[in-house]
Amino acid sequence: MNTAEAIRSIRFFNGLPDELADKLASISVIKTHPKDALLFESDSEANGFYAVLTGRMKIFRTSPSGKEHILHIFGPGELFGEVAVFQGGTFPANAQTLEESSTLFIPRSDFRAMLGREPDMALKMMGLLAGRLRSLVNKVDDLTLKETPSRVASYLLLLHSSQNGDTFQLDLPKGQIAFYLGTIQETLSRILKRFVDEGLIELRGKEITLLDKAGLQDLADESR
Amino acid sequence: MNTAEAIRSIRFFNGLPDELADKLASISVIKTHPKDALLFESDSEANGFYAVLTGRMKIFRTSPSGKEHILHIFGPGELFGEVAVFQGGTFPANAQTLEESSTLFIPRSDFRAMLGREPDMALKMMGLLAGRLRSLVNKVDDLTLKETPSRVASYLLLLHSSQNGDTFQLDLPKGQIAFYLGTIQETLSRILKRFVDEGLIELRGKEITLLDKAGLQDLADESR
DNA sequence: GGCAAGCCATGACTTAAATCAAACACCGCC
DNA sequence: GGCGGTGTTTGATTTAAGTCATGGCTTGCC
Repeated sequence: MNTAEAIRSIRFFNGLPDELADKLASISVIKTHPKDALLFESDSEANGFYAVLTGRMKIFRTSPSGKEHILHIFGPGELFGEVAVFQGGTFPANAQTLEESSTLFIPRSDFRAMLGREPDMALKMMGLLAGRLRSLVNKVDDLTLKETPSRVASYLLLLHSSQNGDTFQLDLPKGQIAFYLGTIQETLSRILKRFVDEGLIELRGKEITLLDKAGLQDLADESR
Repeated sequence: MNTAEAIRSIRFFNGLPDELADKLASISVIKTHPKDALLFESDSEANGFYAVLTGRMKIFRTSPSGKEHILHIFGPGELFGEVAVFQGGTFPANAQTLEESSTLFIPRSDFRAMLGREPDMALKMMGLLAGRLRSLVNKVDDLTLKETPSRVASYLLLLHSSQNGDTFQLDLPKGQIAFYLGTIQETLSRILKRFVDEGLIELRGKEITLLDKAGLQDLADESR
């Protein structure tokens, strides 16, 4: 894939006039990364932002003692690191590949200049940022107003909604799922066991079957 | 104050050409609200957004059982509810006055149209949204990676940084501060008492004196 | 085949913080 | 001045979830 094809493969750039797409393509760079590669760190200087071409990326924060909290997971076609383009000039969190991946890197200043000339793109970008805000508000809400089993149930239902059957594979190692849900491996393990005991799910390794979706939904809606 | 003066009193609109400022002024409306008035609720339809003229506003989420979590507190000159302008068409959280307040309401569609014609404003808006994202990322981080005393210490230091002496008044009832920090009154009360016992602060009602800022800073930096 | 590494499950224990309950302090107001 | 409401403190108790420690399972690899 060359950068022009890459730009065109990204949903966000749909509708961009050819001339501008080519301009962007000419200044952006395709990078490849092995599994577990760190693309950038919180507070490091940002000269641009990224789009995932292949693979997956996790955006996270860590505590000095090694605990981490995963804020987002992005797959092909999604942008990340764009906050730094508009404010502060540094990244607000860390980005690391979950598997071998490739990305498109787009320099900050040229992109800003383009937004200044393309009101539609600018509005799209505001929509993207607003959507991110919504998802973070929900996260804060979940973390403070819900218990862990409730978040686990939500997560399972979320996974389910992007599958076609009631049986599917967990998309991440359980330790990573725990970090995504704001908890730790052991706690997640115990909660999943409880779900099995209560007949809500079936579990064979990474394969999971939802047996009682209504029950899970009730749990997901519970709050303190 | 009329709407034209109101528009000009809002930092965000600095640099807006007179003609456009007047246009905005002609479509926006000044509203006044008693203390504890609910301006909008989570998921309610949004036809525009607000700027605080006088008073203060809290932006928060609640659980069915009545617990609340305060996401932001905004004072004069600050915008709120703007997320709904760009995405979804509903507000992501509730807004309620903390005291008697007045606001400027700006309709969604006209504002969007204006942004399409004013690239500088658009970039400013992206900066605003990006800043909000940063603050929420920090909140998530605090909530999952730090203990409550650490958040309390941070809050005291934050208040301190916007004052000139080491003695100042708490800006909110303690119950509200607790909700802002993602905890409850009783816990906050106990933590403040501990701080007093440890000689970190002095406390007389709503008046607080920081005695050991370095100690507070250490606490604030602590993490799990 | 067997060994090591990562991943996961489970048990025992600790702990931070929420809940429940009661009393107190302060303030405005009739 | 006393009364009521709101806000605050304090104590006793419970509970969710984290920590520590161990062992087992799987998977890949020499």
